[in-house]
Amino acid sequence: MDYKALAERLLPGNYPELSNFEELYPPRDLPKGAEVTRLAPSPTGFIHLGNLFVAIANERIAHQSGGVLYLRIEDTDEKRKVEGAVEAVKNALRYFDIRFDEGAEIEGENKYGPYYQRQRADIYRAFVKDLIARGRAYPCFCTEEELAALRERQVAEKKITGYYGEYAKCRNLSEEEIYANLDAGKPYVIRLKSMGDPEHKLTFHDEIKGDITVTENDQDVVILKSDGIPTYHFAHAIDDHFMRTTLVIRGEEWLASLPIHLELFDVLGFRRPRYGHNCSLMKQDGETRRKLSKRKDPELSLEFYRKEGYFARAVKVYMLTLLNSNFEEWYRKNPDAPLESFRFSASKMSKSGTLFDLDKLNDISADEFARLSEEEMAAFLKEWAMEYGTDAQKAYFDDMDYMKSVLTLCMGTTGKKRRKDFKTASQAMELISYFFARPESHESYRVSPEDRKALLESYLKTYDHADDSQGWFAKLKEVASANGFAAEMKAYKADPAAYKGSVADVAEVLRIAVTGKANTPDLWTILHILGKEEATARILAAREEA
RNA sequence: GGCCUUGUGGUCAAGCGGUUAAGACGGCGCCCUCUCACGGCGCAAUCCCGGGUUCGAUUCCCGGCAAGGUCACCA
Repeated sequence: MDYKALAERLLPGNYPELSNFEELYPPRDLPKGAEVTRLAPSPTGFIHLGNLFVAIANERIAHQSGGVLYLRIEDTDEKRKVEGAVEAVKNALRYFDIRFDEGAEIEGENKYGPYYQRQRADIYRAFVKDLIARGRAYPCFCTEEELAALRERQVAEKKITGYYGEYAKCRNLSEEEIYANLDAGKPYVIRLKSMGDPEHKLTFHDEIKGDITVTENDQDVVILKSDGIPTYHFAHAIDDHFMRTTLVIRGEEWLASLPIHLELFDVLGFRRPRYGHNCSLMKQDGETRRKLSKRKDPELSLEFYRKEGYFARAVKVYMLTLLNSNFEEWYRKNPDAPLESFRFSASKMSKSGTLFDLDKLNDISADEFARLSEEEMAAFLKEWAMEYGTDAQKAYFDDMDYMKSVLTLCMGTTGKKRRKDFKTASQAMELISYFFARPESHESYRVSPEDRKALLESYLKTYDHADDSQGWFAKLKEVASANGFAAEMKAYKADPAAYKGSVADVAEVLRIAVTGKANTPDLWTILHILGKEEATARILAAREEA
């Protein structure tokens, strides 16, 4: 068969010499050991935690080695495209401090572009044409129905499914048959003529999983779809070669198609990159666990975390603790070192699927917030409120001095004793809401309405806003005694039956009256932040209700 | 079903032939205490199972089992 003529018929016209591409995209001039990694999302615009997980690994590996992280858009599937997706991806990642050195919509030199696969069609076709001319790829005219039927037959016969060996009907078409199909205008795809033998097993070194055994590929996979656009597999080989990727960190779901990729690199005469297949982030789903999915877990989208007001650094720290098991210990020892100074290592990445744990994230968030100054906390909350908060919440920031005094109380003293109530911006805003408006509802009291009324009345009689914290509390004890409540906790615990309750109950009545909540930071300080008038008004209102 | 990967407490995990099997989150209890939060101190684990190898196996080998991934003109 005259493969050259066939290639010319299939892909007519002049394509650049293949060696031109090598010159156009020469090996990068980078220091020894520098890694070139990439993120290659399809432009659906939706990113979730799992994507961020891989993104952080790629980012760390590139940047700590003095290498390059670039963004490539895998838009070979027309059906999946979403407007504005690239911007959305970039924004979401920027929030989590993932910076690209080059790539789609990234300012800079970008000499290894274009970074949209659709714009690279000619490069792919030039190589496909060469493959055909060398007899290593061929047109396939099988219809969807034929393929489905083949598959059914293979399943019924318990054979491995797919287009390979004796089942690869179009692989052995005669020259006449091919041209007849072409003349008839039949649509076709281009498939790789695989030379692999699945009986051949080889061990392959994966940067994350270590040595794994893979078999050679024997599937005649589609490399060029009927619309003339390459499939992922083919584009991966071409792009990662010419963009000079050194290390491909990608999801574990790609492991199964690794043999295809290896054969592709070989047949194209490219040196293969190193690979690291990252375990996916899992989610508990009833009895079982499964990897995060765009479809089923919209609540795990990055946008969700921004709306909730998660602190980007906390999410990043959490991801790093999952990514490298020695990170947590390092961070404990080096709390003030920049995260970038942690030596990230692909080989330390977990080999098995990791369950996403919101409790752990929340714990880390609380720690991260506790490290902030009141000013920084206020700034973070304000930024969040301006974008996601209600109008009422936006107004919290009209008086920044007031906000600061609220945060000073709610965050506690600096250092080891710092309070850790805040997990997210939205939750923090809710926690401090009573400083900005009268509580809409009150949590339930342990004390009866009659006693509450009596307690509040005698409190009001003795209340002096000028009292200091200790003086104020001493009076609270007097109020307790006067109403049959124990002034001292020890006395109460020793003989609970002798009292209606304790100072704790008295304090609770006051606390709920003023804040609506049973649990708050120091009450005396709250009273003073609110001011005499407001505090008294709330107590009066509570007495009326009782 | 075939193939690949993984299997240490509820979760994330250290551990690499001899350990009382780290640590963190969560849970529970106690202390501190006007509540909460913080902080402190405790408690909870037949290392998936069965065979080997070995004086000795969580660690090595084999066989099961279980979980996950994947088998597209989707990435």
